[in-house]
Amino acid sequence: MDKKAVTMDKLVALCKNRGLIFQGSEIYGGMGNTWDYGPVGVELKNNIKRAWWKKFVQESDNSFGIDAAILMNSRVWDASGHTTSFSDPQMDCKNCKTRSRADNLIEAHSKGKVNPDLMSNEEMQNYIAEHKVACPKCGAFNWTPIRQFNLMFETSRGVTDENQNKIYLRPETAQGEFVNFLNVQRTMRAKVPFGIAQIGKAFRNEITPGNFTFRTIEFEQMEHQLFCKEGQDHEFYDEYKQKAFNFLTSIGISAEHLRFKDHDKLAFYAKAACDIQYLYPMGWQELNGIHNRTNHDLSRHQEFSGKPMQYLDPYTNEKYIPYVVEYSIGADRLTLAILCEAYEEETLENGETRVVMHFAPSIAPYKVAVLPLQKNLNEKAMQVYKDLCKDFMCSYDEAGSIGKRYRRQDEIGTPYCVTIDFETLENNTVTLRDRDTMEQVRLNISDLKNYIQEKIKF
RNA sequence: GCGGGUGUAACUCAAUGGUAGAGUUCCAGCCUUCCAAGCUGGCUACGUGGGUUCGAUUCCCAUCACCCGCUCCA
Repeated sequence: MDKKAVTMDKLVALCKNRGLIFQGSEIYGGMGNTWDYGPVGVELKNNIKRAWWKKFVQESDNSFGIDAAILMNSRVWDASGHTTSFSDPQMDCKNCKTRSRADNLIEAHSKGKVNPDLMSNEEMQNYIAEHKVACPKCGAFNWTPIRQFNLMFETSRGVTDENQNKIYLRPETAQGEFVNFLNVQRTMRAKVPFGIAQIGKAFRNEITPGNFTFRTIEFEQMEHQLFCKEGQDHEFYDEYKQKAFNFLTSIGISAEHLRFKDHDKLAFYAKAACDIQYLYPMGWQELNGIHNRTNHDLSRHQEFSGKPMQYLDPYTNEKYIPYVVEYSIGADRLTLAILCEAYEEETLENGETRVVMHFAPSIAPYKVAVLPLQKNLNEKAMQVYKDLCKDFMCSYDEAGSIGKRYRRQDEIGTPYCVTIDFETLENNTVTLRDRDTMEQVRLNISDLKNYIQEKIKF
């Protein structure tokens, strides 16, 4: 059996053809960098999210889930630093049309002696004018003025006085966890160290390259913030690196396609940062991040809100602002990685090929398909379907040859196909065919549920 | 956002200044006892908006989307 490497083109085509992922707003010509999950895709993504939630909330005795609002008080973004630093000062070279970041130019020109982060746009512009900083590509000195490109989507609250009511779609979910730190701690009677988890959408107005759902302007994050005492942070940082890795392999990603990658350059708030990368068709790319954020976020919220963000240690009566170890993974990126990982084009003994999505049964969109061998078996097959669909996502297909129906299920990664034949009418047994091994077993209908249930456990 | 390219059906591809054909897919019927069989029939397209023209899918402009390169990327 032959395994061919997946390409993004093939994956996009399969996703479109089999109801996993469609281009956003397709009938209007599309909307760049947005994608809609279809009937099959939403099952897959939901299963992935459920698996994550189970691991990081349900099975964790000191973690709690929340679902915070996407729209937050603008002051949140002042405190987080996004209002000032989540935007890039950019200039275009009028000569060669390339774009450069003013801060990067200044940093390079001054060989790191000048810190552009402390400069206003005007100061940066003056610096570039004074020192005649040239375009790194063509050497010309012919810049447009600096334009600020803020990566946060803006909208407004209310119908009057827009400037007063400017608010943002959250560019990350993390602040929802931070601002609710004390609410969760108090209501859950949580003791540090404990975690807050959230799955939710975030929005970034980025200029994005393609690569399907890898980078989109609207995306879903799965995050876990672990609050701990200073000094424990290193230990938890290492622990969550390992937990994150183990989770990925547990839902079917091969360890050879994963690697740790420490950040060379740390963000201003971080003490340590590490990505787990996945080997996508376009190369190694970030799938999830672990950051030691210190007590930066809670301290900033204490400063900006004027509300204490301290934790009172009941054993030592010590008051302190906890450190945060953040574990963050993109639900869409993970779904994409799972799709890449599952894709297989098999060449069969008779020379034909079949495309199979080898999802782990626990996250497969549909768990089982019911296929009557002939149309005059439909009634019996429908009975079996009606029963199974109470427990699993179950598909029913009576159109076309049996082989064709197997292939349809292979393409959406349904782990089990149940075939109803004439023997079924006599003794209530069915053929159950395994997607991965292609092996068939004969089972009594009454044993079907337990058999499948056992196989699809998380 | 910049430069270049592309845009005909769900997919792959034709033809044409006088409104478009095919294969695959899909749907229906017949046939069919376990891996894309066969036969018959059917649905579906010139990205959008302007302009030129008697007439535009075709020529021109704009726009949108996609691809390649740059840029951007907590």
